[in-house]
Amino acid sequence: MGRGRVQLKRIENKISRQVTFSKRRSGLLKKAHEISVLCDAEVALVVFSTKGKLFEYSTDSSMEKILERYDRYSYAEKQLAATDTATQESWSFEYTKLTARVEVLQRNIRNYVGEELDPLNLRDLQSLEQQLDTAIKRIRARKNQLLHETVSELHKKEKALAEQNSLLAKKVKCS
Amino acid sequence: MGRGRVQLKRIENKISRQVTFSKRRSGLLKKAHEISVLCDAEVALVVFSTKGKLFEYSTDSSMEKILERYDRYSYAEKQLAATDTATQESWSFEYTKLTARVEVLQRNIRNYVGEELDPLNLRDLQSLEQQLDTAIKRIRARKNQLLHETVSELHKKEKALAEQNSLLAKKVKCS
DNA sequence: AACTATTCATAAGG
DNA sequence: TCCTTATGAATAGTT
Repeated sequence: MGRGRVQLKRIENKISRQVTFSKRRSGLLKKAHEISVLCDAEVALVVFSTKGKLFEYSTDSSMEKILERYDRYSYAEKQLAATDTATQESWSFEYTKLTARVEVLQRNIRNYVGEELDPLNLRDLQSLEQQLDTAIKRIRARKNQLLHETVSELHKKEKALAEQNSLLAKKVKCS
Repeated sequence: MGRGRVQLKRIENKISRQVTFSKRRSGLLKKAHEISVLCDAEVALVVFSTKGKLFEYSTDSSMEKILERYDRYSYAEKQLAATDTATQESWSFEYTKLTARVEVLQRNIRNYVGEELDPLNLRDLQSLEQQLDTAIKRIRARKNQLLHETVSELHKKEKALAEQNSLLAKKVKCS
């Protein structure tokens, strides 16, 4: 099938072999499925690529039955250990990065509250001081703003209450 | 393939089903063999007819070996999946915690440099101001200390150099 | 990963 | 089951 006839022998070109494997593998699995459906047959198909990757097809659970008598050891553990460490490595890398970040942030904060200043040089201290100076100015401004808001709100309330008062006083007089 | 398209469902006519089974079975075995030779793959194929008759194909490394290999592989995968999800869960939990921590620290820092003050109430602002006030005092103290140290060091160096100078001057006179 | 020319598999019929 | 044949599928080689 395809352009030119195929010799039934190992394809030497690695790439071609890989491509052909991929194509034929899907064809094979498809046909295995088809015969099982069309003809009501039980099919178990196992394919290992050259590299050792597994592909499989099976109807129902017949595969299990056939395989149950074989030992479940050795190799499994190796595979397990290998892949497990691989995935964990990437995780622990991310984790370590985050941990480092946390440490940096904590150190910054300690500096911002005036602790652990000894390792800093004059230049660092200067910039830190300036930063905190700005911060304090902003904080004071915000405080003032808040205070003013509170005060004017109280004034409003006072006024409202006073008006209510005079209203009530009038009513009392009239009654 | 053949005259007319084929529906992927059980062939109800028993004879047709049998005929089709026979034809497709040989086709499947052939293809299994081809992929194993062409692509250097290990293949194990087991087919049971409706009546329970067995047909099989396997690469020369023998059915047993291949199935054994399969067994190891799938076992490993299962184990892997199990432990992987377990460890990943605890990992991702830790990761999430750390991420939250980073956010908190960053928010703190922004407050320390006078940003995002709006959500804070008067009490918070007051304490923040106090903290920064203390921090600035410490920073200035440290700055002064550093300056004094630098100055006294320079004085020492100056003195040392002056002494050396006079010593040299004497030597020049004597010679 | 698509495309296409070609070979192959096989459904239907005998 | 085997042969034949028309036709749809699979796929080798190419881009």
